[in-house]
Amino acid sequence: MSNITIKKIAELAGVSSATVSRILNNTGRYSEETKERVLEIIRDYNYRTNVVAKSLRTNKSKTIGVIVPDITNEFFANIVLAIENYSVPNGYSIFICNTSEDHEKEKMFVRDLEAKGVDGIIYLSGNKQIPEQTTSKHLPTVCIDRNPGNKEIVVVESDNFSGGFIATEELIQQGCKRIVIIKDERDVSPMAERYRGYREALQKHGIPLDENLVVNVKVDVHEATKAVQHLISRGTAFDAIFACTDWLAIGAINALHQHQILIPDEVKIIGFDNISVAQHSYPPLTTVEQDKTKLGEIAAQILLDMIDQKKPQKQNIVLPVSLVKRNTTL
Amino acid sequence: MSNITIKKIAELAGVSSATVSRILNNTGRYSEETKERVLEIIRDYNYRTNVVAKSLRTNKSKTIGVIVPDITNEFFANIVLAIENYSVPNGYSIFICNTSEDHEKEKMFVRDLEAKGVDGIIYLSGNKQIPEQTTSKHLPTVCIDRNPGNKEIVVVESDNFSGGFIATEELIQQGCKRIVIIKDERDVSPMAERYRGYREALQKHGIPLDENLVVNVKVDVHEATKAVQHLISRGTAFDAIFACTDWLAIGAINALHQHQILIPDEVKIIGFDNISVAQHSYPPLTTVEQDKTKLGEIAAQILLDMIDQKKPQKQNIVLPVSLVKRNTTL
DNA sequence: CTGTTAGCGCGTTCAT
DNA sequence: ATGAACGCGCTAACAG
Repeated sequence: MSNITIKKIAELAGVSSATVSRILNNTGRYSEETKERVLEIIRDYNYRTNVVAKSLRTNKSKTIGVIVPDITNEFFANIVLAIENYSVPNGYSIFICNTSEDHEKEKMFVRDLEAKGVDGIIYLSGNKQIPEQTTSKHLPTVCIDRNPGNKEIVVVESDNFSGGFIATEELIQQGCKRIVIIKDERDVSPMAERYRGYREALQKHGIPLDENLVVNVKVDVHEATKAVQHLISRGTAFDAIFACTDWLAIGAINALHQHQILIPDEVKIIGFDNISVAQHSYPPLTTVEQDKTKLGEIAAQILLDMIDQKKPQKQNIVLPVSLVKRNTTL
Repeated sequence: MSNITIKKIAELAGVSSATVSRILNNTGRYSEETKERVLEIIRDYNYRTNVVAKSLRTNKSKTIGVIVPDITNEFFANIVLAIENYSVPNGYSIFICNTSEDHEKEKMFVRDLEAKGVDGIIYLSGNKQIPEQTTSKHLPTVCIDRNPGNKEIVVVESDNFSGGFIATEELIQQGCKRIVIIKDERDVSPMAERYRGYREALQKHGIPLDENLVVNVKVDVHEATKAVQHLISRGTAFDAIFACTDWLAIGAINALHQHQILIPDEVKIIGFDNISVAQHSYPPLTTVEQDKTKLGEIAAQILLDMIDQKKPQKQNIVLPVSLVKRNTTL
């Protein structure tokens, strides 16, 4: 059953719909007296504003779209949750768009979101850089953990370089010399930065970069397992692994287990993200913590500010990371 | 920049807006000739229909709301993903509403969704039964994994009773006599059913129900850990644990590790859900598999059918479960 | 086959 | 302080 409308409320109160509208929006120009009367009727009839009509009129929908590669990955889910926790109290609803890393889907989603009249879009990392056509020209947009070519888009990300650096240095300080890095085969910005941190740490400690130790995979547990198995059967010697993702680390651990290689005695491992699986793996995984909550919160905050035209948004926010030590390193 | 409108297209093509609308909606009553002409202009000007206006007119938004207790829990995330994968190709967008088990939030979300004009709602299990006021009276609604008091609402769920039964029976067949069950302290229907399965299995095998072995907790890893620690320090003897959730099982495993209790030698464990953490815990967790994908897919399918008034929807769909054996049982 | 007209529910001038 | 009237962009009668 459709809701009661502003016009009917007006009738019932013996005023015009304009007045009711003003009262509803606190836009002044009405007497306290009629306000009371109207509000009472509104309560009595359980009036609720038709947001669709309002959107049509105002061109604002109080709705934002979040584009995410895989909601099933706790890392992304955490960020989405943080976005929600910030946005909902501010009156916004959230469209969730799961791309499964599919480029075409991503484009479709953006078109769809625009058509549905969202006020803004938040992108979570996925395919490489955001192609021009994909990013909306008309809509406020902020990216998380992904550095689009487009220099005009706001980016919120972790300090991936430092993350790669401290992880690698920790391994070195524990006496490792041959440190494998497992990273995304795609050249996406966060991975590139972590890799740069890795190289910088090696260099600082006078360890030459061995190309045999850098392995590129599709980001997936089993791919990591296969990659490490391959490494082992190829006879490549190594005493540590820096996995650019916790899930990649888990995959590596599986391979090591299969070959009865002891962790951390024979090989030490460090992951990235600090999602809960890191805490419950065997052995519990040392990893680089990203502040997922802040990542989402800040992105949402910036986006809403952009929508409200408040701040002249700063460009790149980068959040600090930290090492949480567990049992895959001494 | 706002989009070009149907009216302008009509002008440019020298026809009326009604004709353009008909062409856009394939509703017939126009010549092939004008169709071509109009479509070309539409392409040239990159026209895109204003969904908000359309919604206002048609009272359909091609939008559904999904209410979920914790998107961060892989179990729910999997279901949400399945819902998405079914709905998006059918033209629907999805509002995600994370309640964090908060009853008040849930009510707010429903109000909000109604106001925003969603065409239907899917509930995922959370607080006990859905209170009357919470469930929308006007909107098609389907529940997953949760049996609301309201008998008119469609429910899609796993065969929780069987799940509880086969898990418990497996434990019994492996020689366990004192089987702890860890379950949600709230009396929610899926848990109640699993518990019933547990009791039935015990009874079938002539094992008396020992109230000391049924522990109720808030569903949370650490709560499970504490509960098991408590059990141990209290000196309660047990040789198996049936945890009504994988996360609960992980919590139990942690407690056992702390006390150097060997799994599965001294205590066997079975979880529920089969989320990925079960695969990567130590030891890998035997668990009851729920078909998350199907759960979401079927729910979405039923909901969309309801929206399209197609089928006279069946009431209760219950999906089979299965035991996946890993290393926490022999 | 096509055009005219009339709203969907709301916010907003411009009057008074 | 309040009302009349218009229009956001679209679809759905009804006419022809």
